Amino acid sequence: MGRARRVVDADPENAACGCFGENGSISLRTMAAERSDPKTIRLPGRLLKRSFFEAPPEQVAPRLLGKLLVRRTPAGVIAGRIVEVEAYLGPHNDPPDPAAHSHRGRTPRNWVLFGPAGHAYVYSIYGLYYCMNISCEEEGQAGSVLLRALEPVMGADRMARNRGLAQGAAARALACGPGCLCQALEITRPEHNGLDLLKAASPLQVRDDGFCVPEALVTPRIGIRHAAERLLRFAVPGCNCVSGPKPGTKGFSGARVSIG
DNA sequence: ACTCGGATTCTCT
DNA sequence: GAGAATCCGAGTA
Repeated sequence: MGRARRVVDADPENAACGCFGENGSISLRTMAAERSDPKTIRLPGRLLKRSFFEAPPEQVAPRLLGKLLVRRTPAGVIAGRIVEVEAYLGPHNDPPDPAAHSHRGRTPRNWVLFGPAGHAYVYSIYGLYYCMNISCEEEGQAGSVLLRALEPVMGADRMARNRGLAQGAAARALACGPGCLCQALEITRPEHNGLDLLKAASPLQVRDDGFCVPEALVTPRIGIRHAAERLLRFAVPGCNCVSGPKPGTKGFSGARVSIG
């Protein structure tokens, strides 16, 4: 992969608006804090407010692009910038969303989706991987956003190790896809399902460092059977850490929209 | 109790 | 592009 990656300052005051280099990379510079004591470490940016997530998932999803998913562990911090998401609509919507885990109502598996906004819904898939959603809307309404891909920001070496890849593996191989993302950040259902992502003490947080993504690529969702035609997948245009078909290639359908 | 299939990923052709 | 790996929740009986 190219080495001329664009560097963006982590400080919200100095954060630039989202522009992507030729290789589609938006990596932050690796911070010295990455290797410090996790108890005294300063995490990048600030926690998002609950109100950010108290909205319909099709609105939250595009706004989530460019935000940071931060994983604190005793061994250090792993973080990535969210570059691809999908919205899943709660059963109160008309028309309903048959692809959503919540579409048949509350169950022992999906109860987090019906709880307050800003919490992690982690489920296992194919007996092999985990996928992570963030709950949206007010308590009782089950909209959510699936995190599909991150661009590595901190702890890329650790992410590579978690993924069984060599040190220095391509950035796009680390967290490109919902299963890969959880593997890279050591996110599991037993440990993280139901966690509040908006608490400073949480091992899993969503933060905003001021990085702004002005436009999103809107496409059909990937890998689902029902309601596959609905345009509820959102990605950062030009970012090569995004999964799925690329614009201009066979199999791509979608459009650019500005994020409000 | 039993069956079915999945918001995936990797490997091989 | 196809097929395998592999578990558990959900639906049906």
